[in-house]
Amino acid sequence: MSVNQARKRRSPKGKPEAPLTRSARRRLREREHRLETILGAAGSLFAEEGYHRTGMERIADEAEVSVGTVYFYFKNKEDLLVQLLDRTGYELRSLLGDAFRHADGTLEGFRNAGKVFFEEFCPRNPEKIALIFRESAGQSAVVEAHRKRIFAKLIDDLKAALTSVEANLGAFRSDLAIDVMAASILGMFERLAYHYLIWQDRRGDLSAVGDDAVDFIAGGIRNLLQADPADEENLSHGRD
Amino acid sequence: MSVNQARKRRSPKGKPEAPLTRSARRRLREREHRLETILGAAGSLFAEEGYHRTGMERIADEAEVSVGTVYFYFKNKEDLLVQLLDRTGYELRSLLGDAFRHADGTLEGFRNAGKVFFEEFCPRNPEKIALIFRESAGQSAVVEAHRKRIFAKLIDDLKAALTSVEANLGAFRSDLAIDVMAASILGMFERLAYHYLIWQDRRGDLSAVGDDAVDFIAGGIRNLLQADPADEENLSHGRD
Amino acid sequence: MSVNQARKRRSPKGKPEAPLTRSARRRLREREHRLETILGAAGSLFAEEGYHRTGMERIADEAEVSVGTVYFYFKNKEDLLVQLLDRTGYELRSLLGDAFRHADGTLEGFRNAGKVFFEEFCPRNPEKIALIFRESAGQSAVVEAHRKRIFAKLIDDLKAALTSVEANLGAFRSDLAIDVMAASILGMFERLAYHYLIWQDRRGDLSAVGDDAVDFIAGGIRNLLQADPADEENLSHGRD
Amino acid sequence: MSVNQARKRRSPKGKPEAPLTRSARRRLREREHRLETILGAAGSLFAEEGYHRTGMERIADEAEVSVGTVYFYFKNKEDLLVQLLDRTGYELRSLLGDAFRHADGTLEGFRNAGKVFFEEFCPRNPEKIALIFRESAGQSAVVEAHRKRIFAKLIDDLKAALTSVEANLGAFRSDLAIDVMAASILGMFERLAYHYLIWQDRRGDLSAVGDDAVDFIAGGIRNLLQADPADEENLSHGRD
DNA sequence: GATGAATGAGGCTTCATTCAT
DNA sequence: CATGAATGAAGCCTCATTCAT
Repeated sequence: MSVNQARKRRSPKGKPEAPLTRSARRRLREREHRLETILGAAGSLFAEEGYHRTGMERIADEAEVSVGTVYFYFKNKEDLLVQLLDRTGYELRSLLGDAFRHADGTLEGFRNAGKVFFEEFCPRNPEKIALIFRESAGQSAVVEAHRKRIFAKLIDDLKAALTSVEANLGAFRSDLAIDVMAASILGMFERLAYHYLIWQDRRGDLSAVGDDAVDFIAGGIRNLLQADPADEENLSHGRD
Repeated sequence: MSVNQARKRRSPKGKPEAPLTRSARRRLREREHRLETILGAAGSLFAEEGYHRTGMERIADEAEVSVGTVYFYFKNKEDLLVQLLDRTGYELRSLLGDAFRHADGTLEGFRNAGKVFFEEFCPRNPEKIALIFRESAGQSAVVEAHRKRIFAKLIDDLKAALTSVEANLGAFRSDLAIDVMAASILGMFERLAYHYLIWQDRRGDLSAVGDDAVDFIAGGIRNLLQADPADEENLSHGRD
Repeated sequence: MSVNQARKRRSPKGKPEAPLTRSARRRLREREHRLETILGAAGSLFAEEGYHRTGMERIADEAEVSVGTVYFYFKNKEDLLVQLLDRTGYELRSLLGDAFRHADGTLEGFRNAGKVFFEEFCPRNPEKIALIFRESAGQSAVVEAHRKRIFAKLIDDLKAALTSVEANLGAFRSDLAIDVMAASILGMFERLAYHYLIWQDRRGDLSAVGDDAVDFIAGGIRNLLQADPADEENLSHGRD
Repeated sequence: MSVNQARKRRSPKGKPEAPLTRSARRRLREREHRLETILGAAGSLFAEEGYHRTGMERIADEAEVSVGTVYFYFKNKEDLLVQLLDRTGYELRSLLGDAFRHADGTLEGFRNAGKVFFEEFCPRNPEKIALIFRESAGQSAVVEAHRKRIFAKLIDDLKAALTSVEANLGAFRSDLAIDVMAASILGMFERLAYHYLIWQDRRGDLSAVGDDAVDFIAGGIRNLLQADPADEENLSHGRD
């Protein structure tokens, strides 16, 4: 019975789940390992060659298994991409979540997030950047749906962080403003990572990029607080 | 002889262009019209169905010509995408260029740019948004090269605008900061447009989105000026 | 535009259908010819090797075209089988229809039908027998639906013939009886053809087989007339 | 060692079978039970989904065993079908054999056969009807061979019954006639069962269908006796 | 210039079967 | 005996591209 059929660990006779034997545990471990191997191979290839130009056979080769095995673990090629995507999304959320965790109310959270994203995540996972910001774009309805959900979640997290900032710095201009800031920050991260990592390989600059980005964000956020009129006109119109 | 080749035929010897007969002019006009029709059909289909899921036959059908004709006007499918991409890039640059034109030194230029992008370009050309920000991503080396060049140009324009701002507001922290701001702004526009136009059809909110985005940008920019120490610590570190 | 998309002879600008030019006519003829060739190749192979064991490549080879061409004329493999099936069904109906045409009211119609089926159709088209009575069985819902429809039509024809017989020989026992006779006759033809043509190649005996079959049928039919009690008990219960 | 091979192990040396221990007997019983379960699962699935569309894994699932186990009991997928087929054939022969047993010389045997087939076998075993008359058609040389043998046996039985009828009703026209009648009857049963059970679910009508079929058969048989000239010309030739 | 039938390499996926545990 | 993960050949189909008319 294949793993991807979501009917794992069937117990035919309704037997109470026996505690796993040693060999069963090992088998489980090996399965997990194989799944990772395949996913890893697919991820690398998708990032390097592009999703469409990567054939299933190639993936199987790279993972040192047969095509059939790939299909034993994954429903189809799309499933491979979706799982890769979901994992990356999850990873990103955890990362940013941690960054925001102990900084509630402060803009420090954004600083942390920028730091961890540009200084750690990006240089370590360029292929995940390529995957989430390039290869997963416009592939199919299913992939797009996952992509949308991931981005929505990330935006939600950013919105939560922004909302908690309100306690410290005062209310924002409007709910939409929060929305806009969240999406903007995501867009910045996205384009900056892509720009300095994929298009130009300036890994070394990423730290500085992150710093500047974070300050840009800080300025932006502050500027969307329910500003007193005087400020407003100064800041945004810049003159009379 | 195909139009593509014909294009090359023109300049080499710098011959003085023979005056066109009336029928030649009409033919030229018709050719131009056909080219537009095909490009339009391709653009719509790429945006609606996705680049890969759109076959050449479908494009030909939509344009009411034969496949052969499509190949007469365009080298191949990729060429169709590239030309579409280039046009959109050009259009965007003109648009933003105009926005910045009479606002040198001021942040007003960014305000104009945001306005024109979110209030005019986006609602009128959702399929171009889809094309440049979705369909052209990760298709092939050639397409990616064009995409890169377009984005680079847009970033250059933004950098120029930022540089001219320095005269008014004082120098920026560093050259990299200008780079980062430019890419950030592009990323913001990109994600916001995609978010509010493609994923959620909130065309009506785009104007407000643009306003908030612009203010966010203004705040960001101001914050990356060579800030005097006092400010710096307040704004970005958020604590003493 | 592919033939199988049922959008034949599109006239883009709503032009009044121009009378066909000579070359257009020739092209149409050639298309028809090619279609026949492919269908013929498929039919032979299905009958000889079996539907499932026949690959599309093999069919293309046999028809001396490329796989793509097969798909240009037919939607998929199933379509090939369905069209073959429908044609055979149509042919059979015409044949039997003719046989019954000038024999209304008489059992002569059944005699003609048997003659033409066993003496002409069978020996000339063994592969069609194999196709309709063997290869088309249990292949897919779509195929089965066509098969059902064809058999239903044939049964309807037989029922019509039987009904017209009632004028001469008196009413049948019941409507169901007519149904049963029709299906029975079809079943006889089916099994006899299969038996003497496919399983045993006794083409030479088919004529005699047909004679006996026809007499069997005649006897059967007569026995399902609303028999007067005396007969009834003699014929069917055979005693008491 | 597989059951299939074990079966071959038995007779060669004619060793006196060692008396079985109790546990050996239980194992044998369980093995038999498992075999039945698998065969049952396969039968149902073949009838419902079709032979080709049923995968071995699905069969294993349904039988609540593993694929490996299926292969322990059966050589391959084809073997599953063949055994199912043979059993059904055997069952049918027994059934019809019984029906004919105590009716020698009379047409009563055919009446019994019809009754038992349409009233008992069909409504109780629709999936066996589907199997023998649909799924086993045109699958492979091996299956076809079994199918042929089964049909041949059934026809032989019918021929035997017909021959024994000759004692009562007089000689038939020819040996071929007997052949033809036998095949015809089989064909009738086949198509009628398929028609009223598979294509239309008119289980309730099967009894009446059987009655009419039987009378049809009776009439047919009588008509193929070495008819005296008078009858002959009226009934079947319908002309002088 | 325009047409559209023809091509065929290449892609994804299935599934009967095996075999180490 | 039973398991189920692994295999890989084979199948169907798509589609960008070409070229004779």
